[in-house]
Amino acid sequence: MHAFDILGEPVRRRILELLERGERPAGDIGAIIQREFGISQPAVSQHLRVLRESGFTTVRADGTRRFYAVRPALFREVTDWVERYRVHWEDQFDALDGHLSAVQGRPVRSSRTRRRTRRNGRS
Amino acid sequence: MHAFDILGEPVRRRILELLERGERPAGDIGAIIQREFGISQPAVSQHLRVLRESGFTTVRADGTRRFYAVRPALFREVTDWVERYRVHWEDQFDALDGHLSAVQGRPVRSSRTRRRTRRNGRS
DNA sequence: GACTTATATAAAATGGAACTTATAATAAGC
DNA sequence: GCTTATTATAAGTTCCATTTTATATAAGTC
Repeated sequence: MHAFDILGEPVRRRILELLERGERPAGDIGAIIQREFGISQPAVSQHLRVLRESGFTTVRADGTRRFYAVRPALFREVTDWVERYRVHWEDQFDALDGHLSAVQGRPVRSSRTRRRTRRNGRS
Repeated sequence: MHAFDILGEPVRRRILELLERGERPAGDIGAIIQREFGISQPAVSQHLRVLRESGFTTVRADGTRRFYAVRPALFREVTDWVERYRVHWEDQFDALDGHLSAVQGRPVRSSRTRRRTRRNGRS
């Protein structure tokens, strides 16, 4: 599975967000995801499996608990791909911005538009 | 559709790669994609539609030709998301690298591993 | 105006990921 | 040892994006 296929899934992206600050037991993740997306425990467990098997996360066992944590390595594939375009297209974007501000006299991209579209469940 | 859903598709990623150097007519794109992925012309055309309607590309008509070009704006959503993690996790990664090189006496991450897994067609 | 080229749209088929229900596995608590 | 808690796996179903086949549109060519 390509890295993008892993991230091209709202639930999995959310799980990775939850792990941003550090490791968490599967139960914690499950509770949050189930509440937010309205899916069952096995469903979450299966997403965790995908993340685990694809190498996006590691797992540490402690008793019956499984602590999941992000493994940054695989993100390289994504960041590299994106970075290639960012550098390339940023120029065009800035050029367009410059053009617009020159024409309209407004400031150059003071704040970026961050849109976080969270769809509920199924894609 | 979230930006990641657009990029979470090998054909569409490839199309965007083909547009990296500048605009191209739908036919050119179609020929290459059909050869590489073994899918039909309408299939390609529908991917182009997704890219068009999601705002990832623009189209310019010239006769019967349709010239597609990348529109960088939407990439912000992806780069922002990724960037957040990159900055955060790069530290951990570098720390690990530093540790390893300290232990083994090898240079610190001289070249990044770029793996480009291209699967053929269906996921 | 018939013919070809270039591209898109419609409708139906298909394939597979993601979900559910049910159950197993494993450890901890009593 | 039985029960409870935590998590994973199995099997079956559903859903929807992707694909195909078929056709439409629209512009060049002769």
